[in-house]
Parts: sequence; structure tokens; C-alpha cells
Amino acid sequence: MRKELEKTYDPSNTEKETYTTCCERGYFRPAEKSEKGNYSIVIPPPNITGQLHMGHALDNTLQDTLIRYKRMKGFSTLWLPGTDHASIATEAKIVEAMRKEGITKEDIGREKFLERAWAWKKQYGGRIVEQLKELGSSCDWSRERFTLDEGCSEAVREVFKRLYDKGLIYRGERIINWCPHCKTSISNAEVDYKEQHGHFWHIRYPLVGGGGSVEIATTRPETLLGDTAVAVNPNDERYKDMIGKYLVLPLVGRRIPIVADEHAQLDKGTGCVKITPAHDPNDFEVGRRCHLPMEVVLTEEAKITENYPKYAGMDRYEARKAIIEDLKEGGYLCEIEDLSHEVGTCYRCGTTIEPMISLQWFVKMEPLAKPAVEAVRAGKIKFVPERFDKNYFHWMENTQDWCISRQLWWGHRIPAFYCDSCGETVVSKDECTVCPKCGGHMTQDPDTLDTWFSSALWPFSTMGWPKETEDLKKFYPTNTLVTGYDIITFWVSRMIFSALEYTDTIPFDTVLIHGLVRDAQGRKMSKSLGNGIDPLDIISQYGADALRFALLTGNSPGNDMRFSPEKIEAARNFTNKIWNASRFALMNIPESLDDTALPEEKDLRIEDKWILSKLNTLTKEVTENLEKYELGVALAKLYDFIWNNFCDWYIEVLKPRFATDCENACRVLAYVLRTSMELLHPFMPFITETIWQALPHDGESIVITDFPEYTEAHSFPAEETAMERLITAIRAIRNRRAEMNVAPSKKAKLFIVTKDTSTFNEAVTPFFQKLASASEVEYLESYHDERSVQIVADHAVIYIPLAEMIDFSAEIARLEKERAKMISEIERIDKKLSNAGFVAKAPAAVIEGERKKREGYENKLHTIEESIAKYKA
RNA sequence: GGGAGCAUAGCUCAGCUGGGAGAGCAUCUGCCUUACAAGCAGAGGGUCAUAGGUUCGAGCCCUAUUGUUCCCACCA
Repeated sequence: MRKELEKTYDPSNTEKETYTTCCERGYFRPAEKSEKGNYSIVIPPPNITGQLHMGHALDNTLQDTLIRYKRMKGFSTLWLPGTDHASIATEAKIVEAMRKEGITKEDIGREKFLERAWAWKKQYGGRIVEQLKELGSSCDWSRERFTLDEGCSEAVREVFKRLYDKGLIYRGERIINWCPHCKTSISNAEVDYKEQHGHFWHIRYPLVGGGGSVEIATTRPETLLGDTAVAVNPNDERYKDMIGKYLVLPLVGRRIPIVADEHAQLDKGTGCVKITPAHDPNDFEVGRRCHLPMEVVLTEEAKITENYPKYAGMDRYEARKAIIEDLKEGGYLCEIEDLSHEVGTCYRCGTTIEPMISLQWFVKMEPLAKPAVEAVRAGKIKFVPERFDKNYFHWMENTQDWCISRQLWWGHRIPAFYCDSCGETVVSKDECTVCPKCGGHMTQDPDTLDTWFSSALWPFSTMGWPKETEDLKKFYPTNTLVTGYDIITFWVSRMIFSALEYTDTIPFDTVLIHGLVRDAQGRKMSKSLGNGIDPLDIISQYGADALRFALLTGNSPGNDMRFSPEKIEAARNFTNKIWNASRFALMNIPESLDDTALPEEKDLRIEDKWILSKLNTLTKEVTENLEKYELGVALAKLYDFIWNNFCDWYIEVLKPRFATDCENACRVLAYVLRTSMELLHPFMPFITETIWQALPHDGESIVITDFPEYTEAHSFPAEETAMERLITAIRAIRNRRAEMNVAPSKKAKLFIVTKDTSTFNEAVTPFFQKLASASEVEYLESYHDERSVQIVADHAVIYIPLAEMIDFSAEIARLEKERAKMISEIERIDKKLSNAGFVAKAPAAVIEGERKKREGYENKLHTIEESIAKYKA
């Protein structure tokens, strides 16, 4: 017994069950082997703190579509899922939760804190995974990974050790970006520059022993406390005599030298720059070049240190105020200028970062960046769309050393050990407690690594590297990486140089970049604006297929998109359309028909050949589009075919045949519907599976059936042309009737005058009866009745005897208008064809096309003129 | 300061390597035509931002301009 389908599609009935069945049957696990080869994607691991948002939904729909397509194409496919420990984000959440309990992480200590973190991970880490499943993501969950699991951790230690031994990881005192709120260093990539209003304070520094002063300007007057020099440009005539002299640092009284350094520019400000080596990256370099001392003035909470009793303990902004006041009072403040400038903030918490000297671990970027740039330049890795490689190159070519140590607990602990007695440093994959040099006790570095350090290894650490596993051999390098343009620098670039360095190969060959999902007004979806749309709500209301359709259709790589209720409704309507077309098909297809064979060619009618030919072309185009990552275009074509060809014409034209030629009609109907579902399956996995199962089919599931292939056997250009002619004729009739306000229920006889009797003949009379309100149809070589409505169509003139409906003067006016149009069209083409350059240089096919068009217009013009003459008479 | 994207119908966007512009939504008109009113049929609506250039031919290629969005950058 075939199950009766509901009248409207309700995805919630089937989606979950369909998904579970697929998992149970192992469809999402890679095939043992395949002649086609392997295809793999690693998921961009979502943060365990995260909830599925529209960005994830888009990202994962793209990946799932690609994976499902390749799976059906016969590749052994692996989509490897997992999650990211997201050190800062997670630690912040746990700290916040503890704050509510009134405890700090220092209260409970590292070990207890980590226990809490793991418990938290256990409770919430699986949430986003379940949400990915709701979306239909066909990941191989048996291979699920976590950036902090044992394997990934081993990979991290291995890489750290190798880089260290090679001299590519070093520990040193540098200026780093310090977040006073998160109390950790962050990398340059993690700093967001935001426009802020501020001031330029111009301050006078007097020369020691009087006799003048220099004026400097700063946006951070509190750093004055840490000044250890003032620099001028060596070529600056104005200050030539001052170099080597000393200044008195206001408020502090310290003697500081005037030094010569290129950093000071002649044309900027006064040409004098205060130098604070411990709190500014440029000044740090100046300090190094001029051998200046470092003065640290801020604590890790961005408070003034004990060294400056008057301001000690003040927050940096409080201190700023106090210092300004004191400068004013002392007569040192010359001018206050308003200014709006870009200020670095922490990408996590938004706090203004403080540049600070600090002992941290760094990755030396230059030697790593070079091959990474080369790989993309040589085309081994391609960005889709291509323009994003510019982004990548720019970043890679200008990148500075990567600060990788974080003053956090949740993450990969740095595998470096220091001797308590002799200070020896040992980097080791394994625990090291005894100093190899002096036998003293070793203590492990308390810091952890930047989250992105482990993310950078994701494509191969998840496959078992550094072990030589089967998966690594089979699926690595991976094929496509799908991600948003916002994390190219954070992640994509780091995976590329990491892979090249450690695995000696690229991590993936294509990077498919997508844009942001914005709200209907084009704003970023954000929690603070409250304009986010929850994909899970959409799924429960409209189904995952509708969500996926809304996200993919018409979307092009790299571009942002807007998501609106209208869009999702249109998507839902499409699922419903598919549903009803299928319902109709199943109502007619007899249950006895349980094989998938098409009728013999002699039994195929014009409409069958037309739809098969159209479907065949569609198959070719959708395949090509998918291969080129043009998923949005492919999906739009499927929509158009299913709705506008299959539903609106093929099914309609087929209806009369259920009474006369049922089996043949049903075989074609089932074939076309089933094939359409197969083409659509990668995009909309649930509804397509449900319908496919209900139709006659071979095999277990659409998930693992073969993707349709283009075949010459289904190419019927003649029937396509003929059917297009019929459609044009029917449209023209409907159009005329609508214009004349003839009710569809009013049937009328048609006289069709044509020379194309292979298209217009008795066989297609039902088309006109069903679709053009014809009572009966007569095919003639010539006919004329001035009391008939006359319609000039493609290769046919149609007469409808509706004399009482005709307004002759209006009819003549209409024909005159059409005549004028024809004449202007012909003129346009004539102009083209008489252009010597066009005839000489344009391709023959284009010229021939223009000639054909002209001929058509000429014929039509002729008929129109005849009609006008007759009406007038 | 450097770089990139976008500008096409009222709205949101497609438009592949140049051969006379498309979709969805919205609007208007008419339909319970036995799968679907979440539907069917029909219609209106665009000097493809502006100005030049290349070409037989430009929405598409080049140059400049305007508007807009984003990325990058240590401007004291």
C-alpha cells in the first residue's frame, strides 16, 4: 500500500526520522573504496560555547550540498565534524558563571577550574552538534573531533616541539596587545580597530638647566610616566643641536635624553616624539636601537604601578585625568586638540587593549608565510571567488610574528618547562620534571596556546596526524574548505602555512568563501541589536529544506545576503509545490508500476521528449554549476525547471493522457519527478528523500543513489522547438483572451493556420482544449474570417470566432502597434546587417541568428498587414 | 593612508569567457481549471550610478567621477 500524502507538506513529520535512518544505515560514512576517488571536507569547528546561528546554517548548508553531491557522484566522501574549545570565549563564560557564585578562578585553582570547564563542555558542547544535525548535515559523526581531545593535543605538542627545534618558535620580551579585562595577551589578528573620539595633548618638556623646551603630542598622556627619551629625526635641522641634550620629564623629574631616530618624522607634529619603550611597539624599536631603558608603568589590570606613588593604583583613565590636571597646573600643557582615531580593542570583550612589554611565545612568521603565499600564487590552492586571494596575499606578506601564548587556563598548555634553579628551558612533548642540566626541579609554563594554534592544524590533526593513519592517507589533503571571508586571516591562512610546514602539502585545494547573513535591512545579525533570526525556529516552522533553499538560492560566493521572512516563505512555497506535484503524480501512478523504465522511444510523445530533453539539459547545467561552486545558480535553475516547466506545462499537458495513455504517461512522469528529486537532493535532502521513496525507484535511498548524468539519448532538439512553438501559441491565445476579458469558462473553437503540421496537428488538440479554452481545433492551410479574433504566433496564425467580443477599432489599433514594432525590429536588424564591420567580424552563428530573426519578423509583419487590410475592409 | 566589494524593475538580488536584460517578493486584472489559493492565468514596470574610451557590438572590458559597504595599517 502506498501511503497517502497530506495535502500540505509538513516537514516536521519526516525530517528527524529520515536523518536518523541515514545515520543508522551509515550513509554518511565514506565508502570503503571508489573508482571515482575520494572527496573530503573538514568542518570549520564551531565553538562549544556557540548556538547555531544563520552564519553556521549557511556555511554548513554549503558544505552539505557539496558533500551530498559528491557522494551521489560516486566519490568516497568524508565530511569530518568537530568542535573548537575556543579558549578565551569559553573561559570567559565559565569565569562569568563563577562570578555569579562569588568565586574567582584563582580561588579554586587551575585543576579545579579545568574540572569545571570540562564539565561545562560535557553539558553544552554537544548542543551545537545536535543543531547541525537538524539542518541535515551529513557528517560522519563516528569521526567527530574536539580541538582539545587527546589526538589534537598530541598534534599541538608535536608541532610546538618541531617549530621550537627549528627555531621558528621563540620566547621573548616584545610589545604585545594586552587585554586588561581578559587579562591575557592577544595576537594582532585579534585586535579590532574602532573609531573613538579622543584628544591630542600637546605637552612641553623643558631642557635640563633651562634654556628652552620641546613640545610633543600624545593621545595617551598617562604613558608619559614611562618615557625614557624624546626622539627627533637625525635630518631635522630644527633640532640638530639638541641631540644628546637632556630634558626633564614633567611630573616625574627624570632626566631623559633627546635621541636621533628615523621613527620621528619631519613633517608630523612638531617633529619631536616621546618615547615609551615599554608601552608602544614603535617606541620599543626605538628603545632597542638607542639602548634606552624600559619603564613599565601599567599593571596587568591597566593600573599605574607602585613606582609612581602619586598615581599608583589608579586606573589608566583616572590616571590620565589626574596627570592632565597636574600638567596643567605645572604649566606643561600647551594645547588640547580634538581628534577621532582608530583605537585597538579586544575582539572578544571590546576593551581597549594596552600595548605592553611582556615575556611571551611567538611564531616566526616570515619563513612560514613565504611557501604559503607561493602555494596560492601557483594555483595549488584556489579561492572562490578569486578576488579573496588579494586579501590573503596582503595579510601574509605583511604579517608580523604571531604571539601564541595566552594567560588562560582553558586550552593547550605550552609544552615548555623551566628549571627552578638554573633557568634551563626544555620543550618536550612529554612531562619533564628533572632538569637535564642541573637536576633541579622543572616547572611547566603556566600559559596556554592561542585557540587558533590548534585550529590551524585541524585539517590533519583530525585525521590522526602525526600518526600515519588510513584516513590521513585517504582523505588528506582535503578538497574543499568552506568558510566566511571574515576568518581568512584568523584561520585559512594559518591552516595553509601550517599544513605546508608540517605535512609538506596543501591542506585543501579550494577555499569556498561565503558572505555574511544579514537581516532584512542589511544589518549584521547581533545579540545586542536583537535582530538575529534563529535558524532553529525557522527549521521548526518551515523545515530544514526551506531554510536551506532560502539560504542558497540566488546567493553567489563571497557576497553578503539578506535574510527576510519573505524569502523563507518563498522557500516554503517551493517545498509545498514540490509536495503537491508529487502528490498528484502518486495519485495517478498505479501501484503496479514498480520499475523505473521509460517507455520505448516510439511511445514518447512530443511533450515527453520535450520534458526529457529539458531535464537532460538541466542535468548538464546543474552539474557544471556545482563543479564551479555556483550553487545559487544551480538551485535557481532547478526551481525554474520544476515549477515552470514540469508543474506548469508538463503536468498540465499530461492530464488528459491518464485516461488514454496512462502507463506511458506515468512512466515518464515518474522518471522526470524522480530525476528532479535526485538533482535537488544535495540542496534539499529531506523532502527529496521522502518523495523518492514514495516513487518507483531502484536502491535503498536517494542519499546513495547515482547523481543523474547527461545523455545524448535524451536530447530531442526538434521536439523542444516544437513544444516551445505550442507554448508560445497557447500563451498568445490566453493573452488575447485575457485582454478581451473573455472568461476562461467560455470555450471557443480555434482555427489554426500553419505550414508546420508536424507541430500543429490533431495530436496536440488536447493541449489547446486544456490550456487555451478551446472547444475544438481545426488545422488549415489557409483561412480567414474578418469576424474572428486573430492571433499571430510563431509559425501559426490562430483564429477565434468570437465576433461579438471584438472591438474592431481597438483591434486595428492593436495590430497597428504590433506592426510598428515589427518594422522597428526589422530596421534594427537591417542596420546591423548592413554594417560592414558586423558582417565581416561577428561570428557566423550570430549573423545567421539575426537573419533568422529578421525572417520571422518579416513573416509576422506580412500577416499583420493582411489582417489590418481585411479588418479595414 | 592602502586594498576590495557593491550601485540592474517599487524592494531583495541573479546575469558564466562581450552578441539587445531575468527571478522572487510587491502592484494591477481575471480565475474554486478535478496536485497545490502557500495556487492558476494574464499585465504593467529598467537610457543596467555618471562621464569618457576600446569594439562591428558594452550591464559585462579600460579610465575617471559620485555614492555606499567592508578589510587592512604602529600615525606620535
